[in-house]
Amino acid sequence: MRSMTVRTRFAPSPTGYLHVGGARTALFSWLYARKHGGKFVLRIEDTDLERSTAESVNAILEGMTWLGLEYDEGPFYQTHRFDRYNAVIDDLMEKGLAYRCNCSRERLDQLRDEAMKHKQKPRYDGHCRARDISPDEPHVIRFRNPDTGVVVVDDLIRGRVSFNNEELDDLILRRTDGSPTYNLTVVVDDMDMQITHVIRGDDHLNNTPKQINILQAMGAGLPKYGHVPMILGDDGARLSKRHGAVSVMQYREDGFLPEALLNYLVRLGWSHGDQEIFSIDEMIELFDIDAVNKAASSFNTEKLMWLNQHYIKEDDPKRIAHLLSPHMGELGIDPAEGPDLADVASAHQERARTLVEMADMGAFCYKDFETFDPQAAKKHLRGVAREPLERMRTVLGSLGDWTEESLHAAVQQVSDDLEVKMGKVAQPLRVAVVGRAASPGIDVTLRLVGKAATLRRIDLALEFIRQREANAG
RNA sequence: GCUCCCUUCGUCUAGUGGUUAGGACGCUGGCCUCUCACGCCGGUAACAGGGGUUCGAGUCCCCUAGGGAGUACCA
Repeated sequence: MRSMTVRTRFAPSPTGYLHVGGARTALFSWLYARKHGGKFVLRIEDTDLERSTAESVNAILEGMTWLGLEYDEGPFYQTHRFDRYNAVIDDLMEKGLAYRCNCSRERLDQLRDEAMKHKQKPRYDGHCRARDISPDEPHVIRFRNPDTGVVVVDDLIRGRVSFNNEELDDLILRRTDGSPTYNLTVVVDDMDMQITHVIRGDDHLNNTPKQINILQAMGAGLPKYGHVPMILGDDGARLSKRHGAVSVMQYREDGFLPEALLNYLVRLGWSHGDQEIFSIDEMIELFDIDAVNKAASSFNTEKLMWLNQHYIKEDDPKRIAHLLSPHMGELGIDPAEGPDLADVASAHQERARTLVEMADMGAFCYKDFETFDPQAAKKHLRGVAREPLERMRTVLGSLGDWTEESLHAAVQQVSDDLEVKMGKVAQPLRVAVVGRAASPGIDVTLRLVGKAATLRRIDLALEFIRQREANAG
């Protein structure tokens, strides 16, 4: 057992996109396998034919790929394994550990109502246990759950949790239509795939004793379980679309880096002292399933933003440029028609929290803005700005060498000549050239915009001031 | 209803009987500064409530409250 290699799995049902909660569960499972030199298996639990779709499978695979949670085996599809499930059910039947049941919906409903009325847990009464129902008439197959005793789950995260068998139901293993149910398929798969550590959402904690009983009936060994708590929205309510992005892929669209999301997710419900920043290697080295919190945690986009900015800041400008390019495209910009995108990215790395913000901030390097930001224009494109701008226009017009050094010197020179602080010259110039009051250093800004566009935009700004004064006058 | 689980600053968390209850995000004061950021220095804010156990409890036990999950021929 000790020498057995660790095998974990992620087993989503393909009924939607990969959401952050699932992603975190997958991450923990993946980290555990990586940390222990084990295998990470991907299994698609698609036995719900009604709700499972191929699009969802693709969405999940896409999300995992983006996050870099590569799997070693799979994806295995449960719909391909019905023969195997049926063989197991038949075997359980032969051993008398399962039985046919043809109780009607009505009877079951009645049973349930009755139990509720008496403040009891609704539970199948075993009516068909002793009846001999013909295989030819419509029926389901139920598991013969032990009547007494307790099932103890030594959960890696929750600690010891015990359930009385009296609380447990004779659950359905095979439906009337012949298809196997969830609790049976998971157990068979975990056994067949030799999963050693079942790390999953804590909505499955209540299923665990039932699954353990089935596993024992099959004579299989038990994996270790770790039930990770769920993720809530900022308001403490269950995470849903109204909280903003819940789909992993939405975060890519919103300009987040996968490593930022991963770092955020690993710190949600887990920590290693005071450390906030974890590279993938550090996560693998330091992650410990025992240290995962028991309580649900709320998703906080502000902190994710901070991490995202951190990674944007740290990353190679070339990679940022590569990732930024599609976001530029969203703004109708072709980065090939202008300064090197890595250069633009580099200038904005300390300013943008997301790639979407960066694209917005850097757009001025590629195209003329439509209008001046009203606030910025009101404050900086006034009569007093005319002279500084005219002088800048003259100095820059004759500047042969368009470098940060010469540009900085030019602004400095005009400021000195006018005997004003640099801001009195740089700010109007900035608004003239980028349309708003914030941008990288004025020297960098001018260099990126280029001489022709700079001069053109200064003229536009001077015209703006003239018109404004005419209107006011 | 019943079973199971959870509960430290607004949020993520540290803390394993003795701490001025620490860090991070956010918010905020200041420094830096051509703007915005970055960076740096400082501030703000928490043990759900009540009983025990103990010389001593955020840490152990019980109760209450509040939250969550399950209770399907969904997964």
